[in-house]
Amino acid sequence: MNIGQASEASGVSAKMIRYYEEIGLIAPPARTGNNYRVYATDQVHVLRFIKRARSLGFSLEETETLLKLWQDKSRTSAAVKDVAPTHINDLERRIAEMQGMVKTLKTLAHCCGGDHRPDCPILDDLAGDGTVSGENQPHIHRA
Amino acid sequence: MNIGQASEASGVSAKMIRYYEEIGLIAPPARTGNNYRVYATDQVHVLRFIKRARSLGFSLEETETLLKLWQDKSRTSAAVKDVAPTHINDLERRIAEMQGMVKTLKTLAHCCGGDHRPDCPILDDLAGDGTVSGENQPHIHRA
DNA sequence: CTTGACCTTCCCATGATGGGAAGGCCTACA
DNA sequence: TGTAGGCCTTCCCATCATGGGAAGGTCAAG
Repeated sequence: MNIGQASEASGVSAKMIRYYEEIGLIAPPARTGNNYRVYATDQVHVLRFIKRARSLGFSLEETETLLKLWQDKSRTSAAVKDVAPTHINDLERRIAEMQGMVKTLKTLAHCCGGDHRPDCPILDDLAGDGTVSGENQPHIHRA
Repeated sequence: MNIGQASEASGVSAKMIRYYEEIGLIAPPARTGNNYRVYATDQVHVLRFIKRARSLGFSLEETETLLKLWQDKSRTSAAVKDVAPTHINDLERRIAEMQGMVKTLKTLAHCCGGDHRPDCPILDDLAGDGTVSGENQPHIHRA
């Protein structure tokens, strides 16, 4: 199976497959005489595993941990379970941050008349000291 | 006021102030004879405006729009109000995505015994076809 | 034999931010 | 006057995950 077919079968772009190989996330595959990468079904499973972990919001680093645990036959499920809460906490923190932003924005948009007066509470708030209701803590990682 | 003081007063790092200048988000300030940037109070207000917009999750591009509206004396508040809902929708979509991830992870972590058996529903789910309850749509921007 | 669809490597871009080097300037203190 | 240190300047590099695209090799169908 060439990289294009592996990409098709796994849903991971060829570009990303090569990148994952480059950073050592996946093993370098065999090559044909013409230097083409050849993938077996096993490798496609690995790629799908990676894709799914990414879709659940795990970083590539976290994904690598999960992948090793998956491939380590002597793994314990406890070790895996430890990874989830950390990630859940991280997600919930970011969700709360964003909900704060939404609340502030809704408040401001609601107050903003939407007419042609040049006074706008949204801009006034952005310019001001930031004590409008619905305030959220900064410390954004630009979610 | 030097860049360090402007940074202190606005909460924007000197590095970022220079960057904002470089990309044209803020105007190049005056320079002293020794080539130091000099900022007036007005510029600090602009920096604080930017900082607050960023803390509400607006991208620099969106922030530029808001900034122009703020500085445009003939602006209408309607024009500003139009910017908020788009951003709110975007935020809410990302929140929903992340909540889906959390739900899936919680379900999986709950099922996972946490003992020493090598069977773990989290890994099994990651490896599988992804039809576990709490499923969310991919299309992640790695929130 | 040509055409087009693959594959290869290599470089560059994104967005927002930080790190750090190399060098200039200024102030305080001995 | 010398020096130490704390600012400032520009310039380059790194992050994270991904995509774009160029230049060139290979292969299969017509």
